[in-house]
Amino acid sequence: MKISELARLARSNAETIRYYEREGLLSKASRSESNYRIYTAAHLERLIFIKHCRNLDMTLGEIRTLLRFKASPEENCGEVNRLLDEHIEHVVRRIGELQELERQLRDLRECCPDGRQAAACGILEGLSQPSLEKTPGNHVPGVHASFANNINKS
Amino acid sequence: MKISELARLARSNAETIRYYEREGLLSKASRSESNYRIYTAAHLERLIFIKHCRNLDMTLGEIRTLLRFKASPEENCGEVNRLLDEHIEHVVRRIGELQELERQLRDLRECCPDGRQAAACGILEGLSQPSLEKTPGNHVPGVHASFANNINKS
DNA sequence: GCTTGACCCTGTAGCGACTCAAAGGTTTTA
DNA sequence: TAAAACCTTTGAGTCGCTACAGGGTCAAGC
Repeated sequence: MKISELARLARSNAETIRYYEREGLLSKASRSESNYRIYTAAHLERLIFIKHCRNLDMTLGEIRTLLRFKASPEENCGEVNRLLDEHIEHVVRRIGELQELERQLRDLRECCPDGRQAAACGILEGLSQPSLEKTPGNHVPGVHASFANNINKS
Repeated sequence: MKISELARLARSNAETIRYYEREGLLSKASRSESNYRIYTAAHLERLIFIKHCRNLDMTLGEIRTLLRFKASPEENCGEVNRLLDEHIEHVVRRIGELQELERQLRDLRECCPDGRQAAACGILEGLSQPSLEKTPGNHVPGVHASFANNINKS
């Protein structure tokens, strides 16, 4: 099959597939006479695997590690377990941080009843206060951005 | 004061401060004879404001909006309230998504007791299965990345 | 046979919010 | 006086794509 059919079947898109090839997550497809990429069922399977991992918010690096283990079935899968445990830990920590964040945002929102002038806005005032220290986590991003991409095309 | 003292006081760092200047969040500092940026208490205050907003995971765009309202105190702050309400909504949605994600990851982790060979690894098998559809949110990123930066330097 | 439109290719630039490094100038300290 | 510590600008790198420019290929309809 050609790239757009692969994309359709995996609910991905052609540009992402080419990107994964460049990044070495998908093996290079063979080419037709006219230099079109030609894919097999094995490619589809692997792309679906990658997609599942991305849906679980794994990085491409983590996915690469998992793919290595898929490729060497004689090895012990303890590393796979470890990777997943770590990943779960990141998610749990991030949830905690976001809950704390929500609390702070709601506190802040309480400061300002509607209809005031900005000069008297309790929110702006609250944000000027030197409190609100962030307890550091790691490897876990902010509130904005990543899903928007996944959504439209999948 | 010079840039590194400003950075120290705001628990930020020099490169970020120059970046904020480029992005128009901080007004341009005056310069010493030797072309060093010289900052005032007003700059510090504004930088702390920005840092608080970033700690609340607001985007630079959202912060720019808030700064505009700080700068025009006669306006009604309804927009500030709206911005914050939206931001809270993003955070709440992201928490829900991550909780679902945690559930899926724990399910997956259950699939594989330690010490198996990768060939029999239930996790790798689970990730190959065609389930796990992602319910789309928007404007809210993955589990990895953003805090790591904030941490080291602040 | 020709055009139109849908597909494919490569290469490059852009997103957000920084971070880092190079290559140089200045100031402080020993 | 020399080294260390600071400052400057510029440009590139991070992550996981997405989008575009500028071209080639292919099938259908006239």
